[in-house]
Amino acid sequence: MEQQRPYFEALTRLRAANLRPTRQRLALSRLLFDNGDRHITAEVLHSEALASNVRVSLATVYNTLHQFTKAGLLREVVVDSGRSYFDTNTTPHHHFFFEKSGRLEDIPGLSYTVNDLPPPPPGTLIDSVDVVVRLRETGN
Amino acid sequence: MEQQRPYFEALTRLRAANLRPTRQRLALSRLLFDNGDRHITAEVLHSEALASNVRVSLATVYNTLHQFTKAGLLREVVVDSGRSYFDTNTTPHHHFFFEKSGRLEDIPGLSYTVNDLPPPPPGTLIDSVDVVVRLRETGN
DNA sequence: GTGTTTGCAAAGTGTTTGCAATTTA
DNA sequence: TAAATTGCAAACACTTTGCAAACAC
Repeated sequence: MEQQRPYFEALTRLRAANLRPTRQRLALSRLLFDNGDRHITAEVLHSEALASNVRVSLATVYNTLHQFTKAGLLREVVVDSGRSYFDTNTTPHHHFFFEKSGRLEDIPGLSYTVNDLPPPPPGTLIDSVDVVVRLRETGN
Repeated sequence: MEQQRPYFEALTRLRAANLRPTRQRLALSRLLFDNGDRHITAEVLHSEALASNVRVSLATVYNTLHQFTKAGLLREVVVDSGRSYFDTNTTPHHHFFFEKSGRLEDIPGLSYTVNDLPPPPPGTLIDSVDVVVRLRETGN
């Protein structure tokens, strides 16, 4: 029989975010959150949905990713002009970006602070400090 | 009479990069490098060129920015999925990004290192460590 | 039933490309 | 004059939008 816990978790997540638990949102929620930390683009999530027989349009995938981001369930990571990545890990952390393959992953461990950061300019507040380590894949 | 030094500097820069000093490249080079550090998008540079009566197509602006980047005269900074920024300061440094206005500027001072960065995964080399401090403009 | 959500197709944005005409060396 | 560069217009990739039909409560 099918696992029930993940379904209820997805349901709870959506209710907490004040989003109606539609078939599409439940399915996308499970694809995103049932399997640990993920870094995913809209196109890839859409493909995964279709591959698991979830009928959902690309427009809905985009809408859902933005709704989840606004609700604090996802964090958008900018590493590539032209594509948006969404990260299921919303706690502060940094990223490795594999330039050739376009893969994005968390930097493990506590590699975390930036030294000597000056105060933000007057009239501004820091929204986030984004650290991306760009990697060249040498294949050896 | 017109300043001659900047013209010769632009000429030298292009020759050093093995790029023919065409009217367009000379003009764009001067717009980019004659006035200190700049962070600029293709569209903005194109507008500036037209505003100073330099006839150049947007396609050529894109080509030129990429050629300059490949030659090491510019550095591309990714802060916005959807637009590319080019930085005339190619030395390692970090950025403030003003999210509302889309302005990008260097973080002054020596605010430079990231603590405890782990080694890159096997089969990869670090290309760059990009630090972007995203700012919300509060207006007070 | 009422308001929300979805899917489609069209439109939008920033960028790249193919190729003939122009320019540089 | 041979090779590099330019400009145009079309093509592109990704994302957003408008609106009628479908769905959740």
